[in-house]
Formats: sequence, C-alpha cells, structure tokens
Amino acid sequence: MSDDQSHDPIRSDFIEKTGLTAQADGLPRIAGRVFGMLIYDGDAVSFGDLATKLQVSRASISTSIRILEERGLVKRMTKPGERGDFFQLAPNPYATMLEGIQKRNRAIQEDITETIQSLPETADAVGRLKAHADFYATLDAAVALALGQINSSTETKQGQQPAAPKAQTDDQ
Amino acid sequence: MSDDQSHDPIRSDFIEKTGLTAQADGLPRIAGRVFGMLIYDGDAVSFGDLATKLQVSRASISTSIRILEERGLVKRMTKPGERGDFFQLAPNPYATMLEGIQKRNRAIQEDITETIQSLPETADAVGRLKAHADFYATLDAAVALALGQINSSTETKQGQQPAAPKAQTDDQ
DNA sequence: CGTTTTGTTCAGTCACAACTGAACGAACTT
DNA sequence: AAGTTCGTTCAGTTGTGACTGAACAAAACG
Repeated sequence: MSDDQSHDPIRSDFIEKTGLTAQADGLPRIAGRVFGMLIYDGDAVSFGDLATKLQVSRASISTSIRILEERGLVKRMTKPGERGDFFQLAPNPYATMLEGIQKRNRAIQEDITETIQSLPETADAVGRLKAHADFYATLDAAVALALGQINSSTETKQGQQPAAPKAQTDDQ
Repeated sequence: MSDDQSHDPIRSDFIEKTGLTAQADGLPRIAGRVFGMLIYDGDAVSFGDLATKLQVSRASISTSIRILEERGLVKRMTKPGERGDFFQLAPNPYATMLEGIQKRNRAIQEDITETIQSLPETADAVGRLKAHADFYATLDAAVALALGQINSSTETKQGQQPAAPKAQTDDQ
C-alpha cells in the first residue's frame, strides 16, 4: 500500500487548516476536516475510516456528514462489494458554496430593502440604508460573476457530466 | 425633539437584524448592533447613549467599539463642548469590509498554494488542491471587482475625500 | 483639593454549540 | 434464530466566548 497517508504531515496539515477555515465559516471544525480529507484523498472514503483517521467519535462523523450533505458538498454512496456507506465530494462543491453565499447575501439585501420601504422617503436614514443595501447588491453581483466563471470552467475541464445546474437531489 | 427613536420599531428591528448578521460573520452581536445603530442614526453617537439605548453594559460597548475600530468600521471623535467620546461610521466602511474579506481569502489561497508546492507534482491530490485554490482565486477576483465598483461609486456620490486607496492606518 | 464622570480592564457568570458515549433500530452474517 | 456491524439519535459533558459588575486610572468638574 503506497498510500498509507496516516502520517503524511502535509496532508494532516492541510486537513487541519481546512477544519479551521470551516470553523471560521460557522461550520463545526470536524465537518471541515472531513471536507479537507475528501479533497485531499479524492476517492470515496468509508464512514469508519473517517472516524478512525480523524480520531473522532462516529457520532461526530454522522452529524458532520449530515451537515455537509445538507449543504450539498458531499455525496453518500455505496460500493458494490462493501458493507457500509462511502462518501466523496459532490460534483461541483465550489459552485454550491457560492450559491450558499449568494442565498445569504440576497436574504440580507431583501431585509434591508424591506426596512427602507417601510420608511417614509423623507427619513434621513434612507440614504444610509440604501448604501448598506447597495453593498450587498454589489457583493451579490460579484459572487454571481464568480459563480458563472466556476460553472463554465468546470464544464470545460471535466467532461460535461449531466451537470443539471439546478441539481435537484432529493434532499430532505 | 422630533427624533426620539427609542421606540421606533422599524429602527430597533433593523438594529437587531444587523446584530444577527454580524454574529453570523463572527462578530459579537452587540458590535453588530452598535454598527446598525450608527448606520440608522447617522450622526455621531455618544458612548453613554450607546450603552443606554442598546441597554447593555458600558464594558460591552467598550469592547465592541474596540473591535469595530480595529476593523476600521467606526471612528472615534469628540465634540467641542461635550464631555465624552462620540462615534460614527468610518468614511467608507463597506470598502473596508471587502478589504477584510479579500485579505482572508488571499491568506487561505496562499496556504493552499504552499501545500501544493510542497507536494510532488505527481501526487494525485494536486489536481483537487488546485481546484480548491482556484475557487479562492475566483472569489478573490470577484471581490476585487466589487471593491472597485464601491470605491468608484462613493467617489462619485460623496465629494472625493483624499480616499487613500491603500489607507495605511496604524492598525491595532 | 476632593468628587464625579468616563472609558478600559479583569475576573466571574452564563449560554450555547461541539463533541462524546451509550442506547437504539436496521441490515447483514452465520 | 442469535450475534455483529452500521449509522443515527439523544442525554450529558466540556470548552469557549459573550456579557456583566466591580475595580481602576485618567480627566473633568466643583
């Protein structure tokens, strides 16, 4: 076995950093480490391996995986001969992440817009609130652009998987 | 006094939402509420008023203000006749926020790049790590674009303040 | 000068979310 | 059938950070 990565310091470093980044993004750190491990290792990883190699309880793996699935970043699968569940990165996780950011920005922007509308136009807060809303609008435009780029570049690089842009997986 | 905003439900609603948004961004909620109050009320607000109107301890105001100052979002000032400190939004807070995001994204991207470089090119993780780095690069480009837009639009709207684009404040 | 106000700091409290172990149902093995 | 293994769920623990009150130094009052 040429790839017993258990003590690869570069690998564990990367995984740890991914965990911290995720934590700063409001995810549990373990979820970030799972994500990092899936990026680094590439192929489908078994549930048990996640728990063992990351040295955390299976309960933690379960909830972390649930979160990552909810966000559309990870896909659960099975292997023909094998017993348990396996996991790998979802087809286009980065686009999905951007969509999440987009959704959030738009919700905030909407909130501010509603505030403005429920205010008399003469109120002197209106100008500043509009600037605030504009900020999110600009940010949204930028994210939309990034999303376009990422989608087009993945279509080019990988053979085009069906790639349904709306990707309605039957999530619960 | 036509502007006793103490019981304006729209106002407190906005301030509360700003607090929640800030919390999701990793700031203390009270810091977000201070920020929201400064946006809504516009003019310089005294230290005491912040504590009183937001109904929190002065200690909380102190630390929240410190954080907001460190991030360059709020400026401390004094009023000629008055006793204590006053606060108002920094000149271009939204640009500053974007710069913060930019800084973070670039740091992450750099980290990933270093990981890639310390890896043999043959390692099959390299491709996925590059995609990961690409994600942050694309995001960075988009944020840079948004930053450009925001800077140019504020230059247009407000009279142009010196607006030093690099704005080296002696931070912390 | 002494007294009051102002803002910061620090120790302590509190709330909350991450994480764990144990209990559980479901599916597989024998 | 009994016995494993697997993943989820739930109760309990733990760790962390927000927030407060009190103590404090500095400045403004009288």
